Amino acid sequence: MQTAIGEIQTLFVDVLLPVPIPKYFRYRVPSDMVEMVQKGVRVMVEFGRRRILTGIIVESSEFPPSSYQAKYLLDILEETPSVNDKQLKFWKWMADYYLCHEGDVLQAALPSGLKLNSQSRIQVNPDFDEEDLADLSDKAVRLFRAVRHQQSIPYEQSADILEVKSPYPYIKEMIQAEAIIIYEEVKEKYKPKKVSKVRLNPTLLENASGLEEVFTSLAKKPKQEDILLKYLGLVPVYNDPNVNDAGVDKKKLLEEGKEMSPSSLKTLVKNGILEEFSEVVSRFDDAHFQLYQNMGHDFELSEAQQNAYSQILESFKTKDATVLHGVTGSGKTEIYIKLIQDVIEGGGQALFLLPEIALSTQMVVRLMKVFGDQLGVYHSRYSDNERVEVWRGVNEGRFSVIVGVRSSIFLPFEDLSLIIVDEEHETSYKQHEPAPRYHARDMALVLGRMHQAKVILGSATPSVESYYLAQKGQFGLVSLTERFGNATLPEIIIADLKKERKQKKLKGDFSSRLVDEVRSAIDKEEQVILFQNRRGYSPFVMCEECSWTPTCPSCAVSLTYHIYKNDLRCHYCGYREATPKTCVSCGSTKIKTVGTGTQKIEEEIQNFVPAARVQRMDQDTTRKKYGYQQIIEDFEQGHIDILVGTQMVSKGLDFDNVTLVGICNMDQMMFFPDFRAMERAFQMAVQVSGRAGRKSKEGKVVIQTYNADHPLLKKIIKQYYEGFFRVELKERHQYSYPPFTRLIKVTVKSEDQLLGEKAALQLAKGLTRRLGIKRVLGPQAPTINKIRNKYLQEVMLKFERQNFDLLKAKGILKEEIFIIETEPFFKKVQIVIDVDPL
DNA sequence: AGCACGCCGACT
DNA sequence: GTCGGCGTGCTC
Repeated sequence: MQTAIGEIQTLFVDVLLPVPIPKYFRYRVPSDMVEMVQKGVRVMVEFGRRRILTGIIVESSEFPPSSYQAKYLLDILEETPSVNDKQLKFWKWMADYYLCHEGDVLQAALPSGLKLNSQSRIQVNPDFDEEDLADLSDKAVRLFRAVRHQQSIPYEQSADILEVKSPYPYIKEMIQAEAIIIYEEVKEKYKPKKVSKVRLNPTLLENASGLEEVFTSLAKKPKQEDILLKYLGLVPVYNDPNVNDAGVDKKKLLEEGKEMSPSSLKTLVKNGILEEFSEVVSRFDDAHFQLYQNMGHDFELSEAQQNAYSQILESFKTKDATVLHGVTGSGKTEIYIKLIQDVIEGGGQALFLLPEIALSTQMVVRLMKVFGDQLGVYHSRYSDNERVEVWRGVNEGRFSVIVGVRSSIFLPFEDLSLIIVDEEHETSYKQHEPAPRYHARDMALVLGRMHQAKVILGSATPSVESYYLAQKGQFGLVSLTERFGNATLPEIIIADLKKERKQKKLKGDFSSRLVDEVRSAIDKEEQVILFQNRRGYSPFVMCEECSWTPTCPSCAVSLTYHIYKNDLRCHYCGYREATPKTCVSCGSTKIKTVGTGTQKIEEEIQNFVPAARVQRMDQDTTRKKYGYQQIIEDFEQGHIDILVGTQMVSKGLDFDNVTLVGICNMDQMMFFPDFRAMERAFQMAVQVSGRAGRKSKEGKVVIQTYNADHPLLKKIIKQYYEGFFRVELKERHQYSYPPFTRLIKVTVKSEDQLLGEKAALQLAKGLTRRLGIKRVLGPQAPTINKIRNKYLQEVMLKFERQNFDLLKAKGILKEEIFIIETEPFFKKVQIVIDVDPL
């Protein structure tokens, strides 16, 4: 970017702000900041009357805007850009592709620690003559006194003081009377981590006798002497006076080994013998982390792994992306590590994407051992400060490898050579709310292209989309069919619920087969995982007399019964109410639970195997910050015998002692009303089975179903991905679903049901007229047609994958939506676009 | 998206 | 009369 040349006095910059408005904002650069103007640098600006935001400079110009008066930048926040050109280009591309605003992307991309947080505060105007208070309203006087008393107060507090909902009118009155001043307090949210350190006062080292004199003076002060001696032990200044500068950790000096007296240390500092100072340290540089440094660098690839590795390198020669299809337990991780090591040796950067859940497990520890402090971990469970440090670390080139969740695609990579998307089929790579509704796997491919990096899509059960492209030759394809070591694939048993029901062998939600297997595993002191893809106790309750069922007041769903708080909850909006004792409709007291969730499975299995220690793992038990971690740890250490859980239990848990996995209700997955149901069911079953029998012990998987002869089950038994894929692809082709088409889902939301329907209908009509009838489906109300008091209508667009101008179609979509949005009659409807919905 | 402004109903 | 509701429009 050009900076001021010669006599250019005024410079303007276009700033990208994290707001959903499709434009840049042009600000004027104060003359003393002109030198600091650079593309990608964060700036602080006033936006509107009161808001202060962080933005990114995307362009500079010597021309003032013609139609408005540009405001001055308030500040330029850094000398080196936080955001690089590749990111800006990538973000722009994403906004275009997902039909959202660049500001939405920025909002998602920047960790909030890099966004400023401004808070309005009120203080009294020192020039105000208090005699003029007589002219103000009673409330204004009250506020004035309160503010004067406390120096300054946060803006929001004024409402409490005045005991009104909207304080603005009074504040406005007072500003006009010049009684108060409003100012914005901006705090940089990122706080570097500091440690307190101690060192000798350097003047004592200037001459040889300095220290001796000190010891003489401390002859009768043993506690202080002890501290000094310990210091000299830790920091050998006699050998090399220069080591004194770095000093020693205060905590270490006081607490490690023999404990020292903090007050004596204080005295030493007071007397100028020691000095205290603080140092900024990395959050990732603590002892815990160092433990892993440079450990376990070497491992050998098995022959199969070596083979796959070579094939990947071969495929990289001609393809940008390669699907690595490796059965569960085949040891894909070692191959990834090898590939990353290659990249590091070549001086490049690597990004390793994992689904959120897999990231909180052993994988990270594993990678830490290999890559030590070259590895940055970008996790949503980490604090914001930590995320800022990773961002900066990538920016400064301190990390050559990043493991992270989907949002790590936004990090300031300069030169990526490799991107790995592990568990590529995972649906959690897609962000649903809010915009940008992006798919991290797809964006990894785009990012890879921009960096000319190679991309690996790894999975035991690749998504139909990816595998299709691999088969077509657009991606490379490498398969690993052997399980690592001697591990064999688990034996898969179909428990036929229909048959057992006839034979009256069913026990609640359990087949006798599954119960027997669980008992036998527990007898052998082995561990069990039970999978039930629904949380709560039962998805609804019902009056036995009249069939009345409590539903959510804001959503079109029944309320789920939760046993331990004995309440009913809506899983869509969080609404809760006590479980009614009598039927609201007929007054009967016979209210029964219907259907099964994790809590009920937990209860039932506990009854069947009373001695077993059962733990449930779902959103309800893992919400607490370390809930998930804690359960995993307990399970790993054998404090839990049976783990009952949702999706969560299917991912990345590798425990040698788990020999049995039960899928409680396979039908629920297979017959879910969605064209991806079979794919999900297959993936789910294979992934869950992968948890059984890892090393020497043989594993078993029991799948309970009322449709024991369903063809999908046969494929699952043989872990026959190819077979599943062929059948599925045929179906997709027949009904023109992805990967043969691209979908865009447009959802129209409105509190007024009829208005929403009208808007959706008009939108669909406009689209049909311009895109053709076969590309527009709906409008149609989704199965759950009301969430949070908003009625929903969906219009689905279906586009050919080939010989179709997608860009043009998206343009048309934007235009048609614009028409609805600007139509005053539809003012109250809201339109959400989801490109490539899942 | 936020946030101010402005015009209407329901209360001390 | 005042308070607060919400509809409307703008943000460099």
